[in-house]
Amino acid sequence: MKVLVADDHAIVRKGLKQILLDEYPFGEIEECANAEELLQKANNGKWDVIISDISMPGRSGLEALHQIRLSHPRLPVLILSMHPEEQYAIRALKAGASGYCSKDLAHEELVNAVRRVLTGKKYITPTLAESLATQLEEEKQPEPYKRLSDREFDVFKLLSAGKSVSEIADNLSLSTTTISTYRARILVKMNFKTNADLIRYALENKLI
Amino acid sequence: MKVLVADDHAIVRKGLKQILLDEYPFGEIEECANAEELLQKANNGKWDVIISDISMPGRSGLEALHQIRLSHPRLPVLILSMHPEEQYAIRALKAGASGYCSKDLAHEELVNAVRRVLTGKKYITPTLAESLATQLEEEKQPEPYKRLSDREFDVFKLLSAGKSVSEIADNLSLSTTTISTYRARILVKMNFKTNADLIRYALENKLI
DNA sequence: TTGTTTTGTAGTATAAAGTCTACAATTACG
DNA sequence: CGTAATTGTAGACTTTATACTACAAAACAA
Repeated sequence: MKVLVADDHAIVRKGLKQILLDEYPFGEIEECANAEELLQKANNGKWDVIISDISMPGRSGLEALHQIRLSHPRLPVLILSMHPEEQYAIRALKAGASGYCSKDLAHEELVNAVRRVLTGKKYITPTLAESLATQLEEEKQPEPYKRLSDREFDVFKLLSAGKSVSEIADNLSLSTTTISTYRARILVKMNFKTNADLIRYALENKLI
Repeated sequence: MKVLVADDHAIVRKGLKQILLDEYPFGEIEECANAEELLQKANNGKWDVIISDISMPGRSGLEALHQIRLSHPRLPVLILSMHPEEQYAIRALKAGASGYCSKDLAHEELVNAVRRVLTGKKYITPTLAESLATQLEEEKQPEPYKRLSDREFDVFKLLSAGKSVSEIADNLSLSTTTISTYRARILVKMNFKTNADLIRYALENKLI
């Protein structure tokens, strides 16, 4: 049982490792603290499963997932997230994640998730499964909001956390006008007029 | 060595526990998953230190901290947070926390923090310490939530409803710079940094 | 496979917001 | 009652944000 664990929080890594070791006493669990490390280690080991946080500094977990999908198409990747939120889950699953579970999962449930993805099945954290199902159903109906691209979503998150355009530009190493462009596209797609709408939306949907 | 650990994420609790057990093999580490449990357990045990997440469902970690301060004035409480944010840290320390550390702390550093608060000293996560120090030094920040004047409150309401400075100026028939001045005063008085903070506050307190 | 839309990125010019400063009117405080 | 702090208001100047435009690369559709 060889597991690669990626999360920027040392405490979370330690917790995961412990939970996994409790279940698989002879398992080999290795940690990475960021996406680069994750990619590197993913390539030079034959893991049974990868468990990765969705949001990490630098290149995000999603991007890493993308890469891994290219080089190891069948390697199960379980995405962990702080946010039991559809937005994130859908994105993760679209990027080829085998499962999505929130960090407030009881550890039995985590073990469960790992077991499922090992057998090639998908796992979705219970609190989400239901609302996700309805949402996918609704997707057939005329949808008021167009889906944001990944980059747009990055910007969306930062904006709704109250970051300014220039802070975001800094953070993502892009020009401020680029961020403005993203912002404008986000507003159009989501039918908002101001950042305040955006923040309100994010708060009401517990995205932040 | 008796430690009470509170966090709504099972994984984080597990990680903390493990880190502490590595350091104090004969320690007695107990977990709570929410603020109620924390308060209850805090009262019926004689702990050496409490480590608690700042944001948990139900009553927040801060509120719990407040309670604990009343009944156990000398018991060290170390606040953990996902956000290495001044806003949170200041609030935590004002509420009587012995320390504030972000969850991305390396575990040696966490152990360090625990050691410090055990000896009655304060601990602040390194990434924050500096900016916090300068901020406190500047003494620019008056007490939070100072009363707003009537005019300021008018502006506050409009801002938190997402109106722009120029809209407000229009609305109140004042110059835009006047509104900017009010806004600046509001931010200082309420210890906010951005409009986003303001909107968040308004939403959380059901002011809009 | 080719044409079309979407996405990622940015420049230029303009509009808006923010900072710093100021000052009279009002209010609170010793 | 007199002095210090707060409030209402705004100008000048600096920094940021936004609209409009553009274009290559990628994704998608026919």
